[in-house]
Amino acid sequence: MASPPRARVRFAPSPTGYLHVGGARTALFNWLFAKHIGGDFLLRIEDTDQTRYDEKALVELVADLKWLGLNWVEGPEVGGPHAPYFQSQRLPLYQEHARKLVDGGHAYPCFCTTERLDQLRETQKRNNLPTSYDRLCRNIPAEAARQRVAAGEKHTVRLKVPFHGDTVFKDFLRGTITYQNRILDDLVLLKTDLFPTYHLANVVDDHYMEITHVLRGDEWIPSTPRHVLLYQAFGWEPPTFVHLPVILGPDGGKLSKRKGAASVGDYRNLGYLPETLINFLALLGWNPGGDEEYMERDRLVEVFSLEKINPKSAVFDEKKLEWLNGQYFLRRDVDYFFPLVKPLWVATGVDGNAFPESYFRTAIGLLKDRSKRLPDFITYGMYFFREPDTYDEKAARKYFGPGSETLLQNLHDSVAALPHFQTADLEALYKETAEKLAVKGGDLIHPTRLAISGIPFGPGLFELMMALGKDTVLRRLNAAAQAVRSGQIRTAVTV
RNA sequence: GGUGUGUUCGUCUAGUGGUUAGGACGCUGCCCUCUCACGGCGGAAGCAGGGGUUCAACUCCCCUACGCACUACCA
Repeated sequence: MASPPRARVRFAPSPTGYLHVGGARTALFNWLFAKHIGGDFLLRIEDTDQTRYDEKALVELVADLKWLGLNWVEGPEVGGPHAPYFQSQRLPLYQEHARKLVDGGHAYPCFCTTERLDQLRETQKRNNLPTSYDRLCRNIPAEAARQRVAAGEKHTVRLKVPFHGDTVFKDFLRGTITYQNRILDDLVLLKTDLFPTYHLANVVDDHYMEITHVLRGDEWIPSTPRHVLLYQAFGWEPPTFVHLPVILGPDGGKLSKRKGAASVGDYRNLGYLPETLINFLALLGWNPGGDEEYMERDRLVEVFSLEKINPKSAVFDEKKLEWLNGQYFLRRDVDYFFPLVKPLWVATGVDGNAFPESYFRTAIGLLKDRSKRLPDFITYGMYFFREPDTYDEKAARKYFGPGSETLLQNLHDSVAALPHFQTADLEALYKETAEKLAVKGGDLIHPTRLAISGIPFGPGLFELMMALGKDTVLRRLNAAAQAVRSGQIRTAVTV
């Protein structure tokens, strides 16, 4: 028995917009499958729509895939034995194949205008009839058609779909799917502008690029019988089809920018890590069969399998994504975060040179375990670089009430008098003071935290004081005492 | 309208004829604790409905309902 051919899969996006998470998931499954079985993952750009083509979308698409770490062995930038990988650069190939089909009697030129087609469709719709091309030009004698084409008359090329019988194919996840040929119409293969439609280009390329498994969105299921018919007309063996379920928004509808985030870029901007997105997307419609959820890239590659893909569409749950991101924050170290987070602070106005690198690192170390997204470092960590100009409203009401002025002043004085500004000494000081005043430690700790950070939560107080340094702590304690004294406490609601 | 596809807690899912239907997010009670996170121990919450098949159905079959997709010279 001959050994099966090397598995080859591809992600074939159309550069007409941003990379949607659904598209990213499709790319991911292709990539995981290839990596898992030691096959090839290629990237092919399906830029056959002249009107919707968007250069910027293409650049972003490639950047997003790279950011996710979904590297391809053949495709744009890396080339390969089947180059070019842009369909717009392969036009002669499609035209030649369209001609071949016409010559072989599998396709025919169609001279119908868009207007006629629109009108036809409208009439059919109005009469509650299925919309489909009425095959008018299929009746034109071959010779007459050839002459009109030769004369330069504008036309498309349509596939001759059989009038009777069924077209059957197997979807890897759903089993046998049957379509009656009579409900399939004669699809356009080559457009008036001589560009191929998706159907032609896709089938031709998948064949010549030796694609063995087509993993794509399940919106392609209804087109698959037409593709199968095309494979048959060419006398080619179709690949294995694996139609992936769609990803839905929280409302069960399409995931859209209007309702929040939808693209890979959106989630990157929200402060999610690429590994989080990879892990999360992998779990949307697939699982290893057990309870494992936190899986690094290598682990996913190791356990991924087509069989465990769930054909049911899944809702994108951002809450769970956030939780997962937090799990990654817990496990990644300061070195990992430093280059990601420092620029964020700098972008908000922090002078990157005014603080030593070690200070940034200390702040990151103190903040990362309680953060869930990158912007949390800003939201809950600005006080490392700036005096708190406001105090959390609720906390201020609780800790900066009448009489707290004396307490803050006492705290300031005793910290100032401390011979060694060390975590242990600070802790001992607060314990002593609490006993002396006959109050709980928290009654001292919370006002202090609020005074030095402006917010009622964050790292352990003594570590935080150490990180900020004695001068800063004293200055802020003093400022808070003054604010209380003057009755001018500026507050803000912390998000 | 036609065609196709899907349906286990709110959400992601495990489950392949006999289970107290398991886990995770979220919600929630308690614990840990200087706060917030983290973590630990609990709790509420589910097999869309109806027919079959079978000694036995979440699991197999049929029907209905509902969701989604396609129905372009877009992909």
